[in-house]
Amino acid sequence: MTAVTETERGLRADARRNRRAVVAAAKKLFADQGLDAQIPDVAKTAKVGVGTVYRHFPTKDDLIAALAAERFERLAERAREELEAEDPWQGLCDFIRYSAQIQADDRGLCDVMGSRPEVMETAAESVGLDTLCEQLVRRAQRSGDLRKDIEWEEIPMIACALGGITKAHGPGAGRWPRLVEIVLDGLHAPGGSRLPKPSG
Amino acid sequence: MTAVTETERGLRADARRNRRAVVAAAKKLFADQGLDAQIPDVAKTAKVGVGTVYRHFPTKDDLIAALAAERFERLAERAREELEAEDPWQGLCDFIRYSAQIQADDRGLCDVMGSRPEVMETAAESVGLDTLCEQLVRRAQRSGDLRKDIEWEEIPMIACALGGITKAHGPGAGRWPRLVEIVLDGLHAPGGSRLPKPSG
DNA sequence: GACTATACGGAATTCTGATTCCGTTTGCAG
DNA sequence: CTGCAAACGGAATCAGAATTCCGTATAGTC
Repeated sequence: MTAVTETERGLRADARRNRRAVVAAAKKLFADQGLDAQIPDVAKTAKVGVGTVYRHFPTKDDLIAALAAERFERLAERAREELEAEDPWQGLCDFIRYSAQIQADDRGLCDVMGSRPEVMETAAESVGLDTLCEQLVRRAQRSGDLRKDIEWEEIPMIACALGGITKAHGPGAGRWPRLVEIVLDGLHAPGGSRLPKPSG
Repeated sequence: MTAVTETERGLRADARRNRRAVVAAAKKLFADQGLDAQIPDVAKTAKVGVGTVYRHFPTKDDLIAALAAERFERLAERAREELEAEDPWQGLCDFIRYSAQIQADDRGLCDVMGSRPEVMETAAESVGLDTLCEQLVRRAQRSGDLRKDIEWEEIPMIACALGGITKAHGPGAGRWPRLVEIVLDGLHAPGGSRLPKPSG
């Protein structure tokens, strides 16, 4: 179990152990504090020196990208599962709900989605998320439940926007699942309003 | 025209002129680059020394808060207008569209809405935006067009989330007005799905 | 057990951007 | 005109984080 991954192959045993500790610490800190969690804190949490963090991830952005890649793999995995769902519309909804949920659980991911388009696009592309979204959309439209005037590019946008909602403070905190359902209602056929043309 | 505002009263003529130049420069730079536009750049754009910027706004946050306050005044103004609209539902929709639009035009405002809850809440409170949202919601619900299971607190959340959409990059750029309409459809009565309970 | 390539820790350095300071200039009251 | 409080400009300073460096420690091999 916990198979030795590609990048771990050939590392000395202690290096492998430390790398995992760093990743675990970074996951926790970025999830809690967002992308401006500090590397020295990651090191401290991992019970490791800063140098060790930098040996495995030459820059903070590399670390961020590595964590993002992992999240996106899970997301793509989920998309594939939902493509198998008996009800195509529910499959799409659950995919969108899931993308909101993982952001609610991870402020760092929200930050990536909201203000690091490059990181996000790289990660999304490498796992083929775009194609998966396209298929989810097509399938849900064929079944008649998803309004026809939606284009697949709008699904990732919605997913990103939902990240912003999940970090709401003040009187709105805790209401984000309601907003997700509102958006899903807006996506359900028949669309109430003619959508404006893209671009602008 | 351009009446002397409260805070300008009693300033020397050159100080008044400079303050206005600083505000104008800051507006432009923050709108273009978001909140991490730099103070020295603001000074340069305003053709003024950094010291002058700091004399009027002791910290960068003070400057940000001042600009935010102005935007929120306009927003509140707009809310008041829409409370007079013949069609309460259209009034609410236009208010939401407007809040998306001003964010699309100003990255700094998006940043405030998305990651500066304190600034936003202060600004919103001082212009009474919460009450205005409450009234817009009540009116639209009485007219039967806004679904009954929405609570007013959800309007500001939606407004914030739309800010995130407007800065979409990649294949989604330029599509934000479409997403606004989708959300509005989701808000229109009758709501398709039972919304989950708040909190969580 | 000894040897050496790998790794390690963490103080020191570097970078970036906000903020301070102070000698000089200028509006305006008398 | 003068006098001087109010403003100015912008080099210098500070602060917060990322990143480098190097002397020390240790897995893994013979």
